[in-house]
Amino acid sequence: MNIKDAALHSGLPAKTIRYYDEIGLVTPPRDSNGYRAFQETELHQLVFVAHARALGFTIEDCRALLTLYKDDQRASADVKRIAKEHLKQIETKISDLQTMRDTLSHLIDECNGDQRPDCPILDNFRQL
Amino acid sequence: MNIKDAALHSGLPAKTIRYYDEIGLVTPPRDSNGYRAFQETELHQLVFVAHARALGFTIEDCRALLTLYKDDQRASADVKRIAKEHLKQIETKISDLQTMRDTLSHLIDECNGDQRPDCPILDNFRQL
DNA sequence: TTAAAGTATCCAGTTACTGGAAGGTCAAGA
DNA sequence: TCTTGACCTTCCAGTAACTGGATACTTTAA
Repeated sequence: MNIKDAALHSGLPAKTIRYYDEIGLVTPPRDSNGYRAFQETELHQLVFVAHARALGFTIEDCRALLTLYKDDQRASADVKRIAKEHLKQIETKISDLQTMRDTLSHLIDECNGDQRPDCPILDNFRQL
Repeated sequence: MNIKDAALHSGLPAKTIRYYDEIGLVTPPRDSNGYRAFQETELHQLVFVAHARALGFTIEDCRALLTLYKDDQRASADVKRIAKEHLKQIETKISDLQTMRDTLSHLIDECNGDQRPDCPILDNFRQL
């Protein structure tokens, strides 16, 4: 299967799949013409990575998860550890963004948004 | 005032301040020795940018806001528009992260996290 | 046969810094 | 006066994860 079909199958752009090959994340064998020849194995791996990336795992997380995925002897504890670590980071990000949202939302409410120059948003940014 | 004191004053790393100078965001005049000589104006601008960045505004947003900040004739409507646009993006990010968190959190709960290989997290990633 | 579609590699750009190297400047102490 | 150490400068490279574009080769269908 060529790259375009692998892209359709996994939902990833062909460019991204080439990139994953380049960094050694998912490395399909090649045909004699140099084209990437995706097998079931690589298709599964691409879908796997696509899902993990959609959940915000980094490429290096994906690499580790993929190693566990391929390992029949893995301990689910190892997977869970990585996932929990990532969950913690997601929760930190959410909380940071919520703080930003609350502050900004408050400032926006205070601003008249008319033709006059007075603006509590700028006033707030100005403060030392 | 030299860069180190400007850094202390604004809470930004000296490296970052040099970077802001390089991209033309905050451009202090120079002393005869080539050192950046920060005036009140640039100090205010650095603080302003630091606050805007802390709220997640991009550098280009900061550039636009800084232009409005310097403009006595600005309309607060322009500031409010940029801020609302940014707020929308923050809210989208929060919502995306919350979806991730819920999914991941659910998967983690389902995983035993023991020495056995069975793992609902991997199973989920595997599905086509 | 030829034109279009698909594939390949390689290079550069994105965002907002950050680290490090090489070298000039300044202030204080011996 | 000399030197040492703390500053300061610029420039180059690297980060994360792609993405766009140029150029060139291969395959497929009309």
